[in-house]
Amino acid sequence: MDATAFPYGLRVLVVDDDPTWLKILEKMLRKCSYEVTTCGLARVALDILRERKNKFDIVISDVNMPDMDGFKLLEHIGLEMDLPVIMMSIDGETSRVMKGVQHGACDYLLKPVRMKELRNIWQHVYRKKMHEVKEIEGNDSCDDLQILRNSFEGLDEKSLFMRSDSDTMRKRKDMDKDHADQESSDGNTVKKARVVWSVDLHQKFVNAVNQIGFDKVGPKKILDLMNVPGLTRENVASHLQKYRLYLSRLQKQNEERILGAARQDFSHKGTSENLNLRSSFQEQPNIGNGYPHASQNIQTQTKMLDSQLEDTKSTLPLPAPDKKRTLVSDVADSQNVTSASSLGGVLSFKSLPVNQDRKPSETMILECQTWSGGIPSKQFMQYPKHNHERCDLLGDYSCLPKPDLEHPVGPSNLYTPPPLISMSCSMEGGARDFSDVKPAIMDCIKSLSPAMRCTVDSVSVQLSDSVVTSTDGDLKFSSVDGSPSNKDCCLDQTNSQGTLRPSPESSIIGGTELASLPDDLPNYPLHGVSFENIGLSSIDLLHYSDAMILSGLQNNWYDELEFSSDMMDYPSIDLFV
DNA sequence: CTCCGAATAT
DNA sequence: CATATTCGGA
Repeated sequence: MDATAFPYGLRVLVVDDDPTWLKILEKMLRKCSYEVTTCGLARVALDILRERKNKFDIVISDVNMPDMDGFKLLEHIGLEMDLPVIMMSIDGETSRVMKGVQHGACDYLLKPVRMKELRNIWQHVYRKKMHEVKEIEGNDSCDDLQILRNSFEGLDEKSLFMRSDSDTMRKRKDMDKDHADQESSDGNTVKKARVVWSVDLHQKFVNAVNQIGFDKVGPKKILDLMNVPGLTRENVASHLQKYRLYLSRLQKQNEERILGAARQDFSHKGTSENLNLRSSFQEQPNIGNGYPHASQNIQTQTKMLDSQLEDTKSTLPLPAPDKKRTLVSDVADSQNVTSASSLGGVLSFKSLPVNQDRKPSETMILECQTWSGGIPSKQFMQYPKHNHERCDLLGDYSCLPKPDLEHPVGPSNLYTPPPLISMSCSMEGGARDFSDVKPAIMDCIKSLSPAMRCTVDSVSVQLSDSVVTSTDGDLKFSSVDGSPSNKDCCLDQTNSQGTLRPSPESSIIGGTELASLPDDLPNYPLHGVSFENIGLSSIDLLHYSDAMILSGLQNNWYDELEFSSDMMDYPSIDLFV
């Protein structure tokens, strides 16, 4: 059998009354990428084994135990659970070794134990399994080895070695030339297998991060949540470092684009005929977490052309300056989107379905704040080599990986804090009424992601010159501030459902199920439009061109991979010019 | 003492 | 470059 391949996550129980040895052995075994449990007493070891039946693959026990003779333990184990047991002792007295083997030990190690020996212990498990299979099949012919091997692996791939996927099966470099493997138990000279952050592993990482909350993440917590055997805190810490670096780089990109967007926005200020709807995502101030990347800024600019305002309900094809945009707007039918960009932080719409009575000269500024704690609810780093080159435009990790079907991002095991978005609008001009504002808000939200299911719980509106009166029965504006130029209004319980795509997939996207959303969402000081099941948070919005978002392709992450390269063909003004 | 994370090493 | 290790500080 291939001695260079070793199982990742072999579950080893080490029993030794000497804590020093226990520690050393644990360290060495971990370096073999085994999953190690230590135990100082034979009795306790038995209890553990009984309690967690089938949770171990092999036992390594010292012969000399204070509470129970090592051989007795061996007997018990052999009798009760038939696990391979390796005995060890500090001396190599032949009679003892013999006794051990006679009692059923599959190996006898002398302290100090060598790394090489530990590296090979999995073969005992392997052999034992092979024998079992042989017995079952009543076939002991040797040329059936491959079959046996297959069935062995088939049976135990997951349970025994706990590989997260077949790629994760680590192979040791062929150093079995009998040289470097001579290190002994000091364990320091042995290089641990490098952790490869496969997409799968990274996915787990991201899930963990999202569960914990970005502001609260620590390597330890992530490690615990990931529950990947063999992975160390250091591994996670290192990866977290890279991840943060990546995010901050992203954010820098965003800021640059926002600057550009602001400039563009400014240039539009003169066009009084347009209704400007601009929404900017920013980090919730109260949850400032010290991570620069946690603060994202998206500005969504929505311009409504007078001509289209006349017929707001129509999905009239727009005078799209770019044919591709027409395509986009076709997909996102109700949006009337003419152009959009997210990386640039600016979504621009030439027209939006708005209320008929909208005054063309109004200017509304919508500001959204995310309350996901600044967490990208779904954030992937991905390796460009897996994708098309053009992904690089979005950075090295810009593409979404496939959802891991084996580890479905289900509501049960994953909770992504639903981003809460507070929107504050300031309107210049003749808005009198929340109904003036509401459609625009909803459109803004929808435009951010049609798949988003959002509820406008409340919106704080700043009106530049007039008190707003709500016409909707369930809408109520209350003037907070008498300042004529800056009225602060609050609107509660609007409950406008903006569900455009109530597809079940949308639950999966965000890794959050609508139903599973906690009712006890923290009451943020500012009421907000709550994006349930958003699945895309600000970074994502920045991240993936809205062409993508608006096309509704976000329902399929697989497509995303393709699309992320293709999306370059759907330029939006701010991003790709 | 543990844990974190920036700096540094490989 | 990606990951590991170190090391000082909280």
